Amino acid sequence: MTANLLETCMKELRLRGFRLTPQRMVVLRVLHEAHGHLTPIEICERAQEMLPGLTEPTVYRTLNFLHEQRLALAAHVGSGQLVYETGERDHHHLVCRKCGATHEIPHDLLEALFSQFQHKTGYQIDGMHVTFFGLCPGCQDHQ
Amino acid sequence: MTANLLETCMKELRLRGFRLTPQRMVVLRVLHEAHGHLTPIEICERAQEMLPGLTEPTVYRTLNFLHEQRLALAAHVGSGQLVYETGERDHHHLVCRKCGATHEIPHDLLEALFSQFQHKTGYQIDGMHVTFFGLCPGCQDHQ
DNA sequence: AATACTATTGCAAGTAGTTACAATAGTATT
DNA sequence: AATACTATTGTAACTACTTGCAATAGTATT
Ligand SMILES: [Mn+2]
Ligand SMILES: [Mn+2]
Ligand SMILES: [Zn+2]
Ligand SMILES: [Zn+2]
Repeated sequence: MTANLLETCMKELRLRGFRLTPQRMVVLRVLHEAHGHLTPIEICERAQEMLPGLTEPTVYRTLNFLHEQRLALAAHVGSGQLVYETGERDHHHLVCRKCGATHEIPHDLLEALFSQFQHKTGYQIDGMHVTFFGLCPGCQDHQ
Repeated sequence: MTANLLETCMKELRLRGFRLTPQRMVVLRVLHEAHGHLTPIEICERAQEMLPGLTEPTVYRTLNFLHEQRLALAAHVGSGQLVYETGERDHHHLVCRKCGATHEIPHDLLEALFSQFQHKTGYQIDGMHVTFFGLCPGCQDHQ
């Protein structure tokens, strides 16, 4: 299943006329084998184990590239660092400003809202993986 | 008008038990005198003109601090750098992934949507200044 | 299989942002 | 006005991320 999606990504890159380098393949593999968010540094460490000699700038460039190509999601979830993930599950994030609790919200739960939003603005919103900050139910009580 | 809001911010800090240092005052002044978003570096440059000797780490720490205290807004609008602004106008951002066009959307236009969103999730969403990415009407046409 | 084309990489150096810790300076108290 | 308390700052060093450029290596063509 994961292998399948990985293959699809790589085929897609070739289809769009980009080169399929070992560096790109290994970064994609790290993303696809991970569950949840990874920082560039975590990705770098894991990718370098699989492909010794791989350098930091290449990993950063590859992550930017995959994001531009919409084969990876990126998000700011309050840690200061950007985190990456495959686009497997359409979702957004809800982070509590006080206790830091982080929840994933399936996109389809907000589908209707996003449609209205698109309609109001005229934009075709395609940035899944938006992060919203606020107070979780627990932290609302204690003021 | 701007001066007034600035005063209020400073009083608020004292009220919350924080010290009112020249460093903090000058960073607040820069934010309040600016129209629109500023990067930390722009803020640093302007603040250092007003207060020679002010250092970079202090500016970064002050911006984090003001953001935590909710006296400054921060946003990622796609430039890679975090940008700051006063909380004068409640709004969000709509950025076109293709041409980069950036629009401000008044929050009250989305008030109803946000209410529904809060209701669905149980969170009290208070992070104004959310950035949504998508395709602007112009870029949707040309595929 | 060899060649040509050029996208992509690694290297080295640069910029942006953070942190530990000792010195400084706001504020409350006298 | 002087003193004490400690939050906040500057310094120096560090980590995170980016960029210019020459070398490398995918891909298409022969
Ligand atoms: Mn996610
Ligand atoms: Mn703004
Ligand atoms: Zn909470
Ligand atoms: Zn556009």
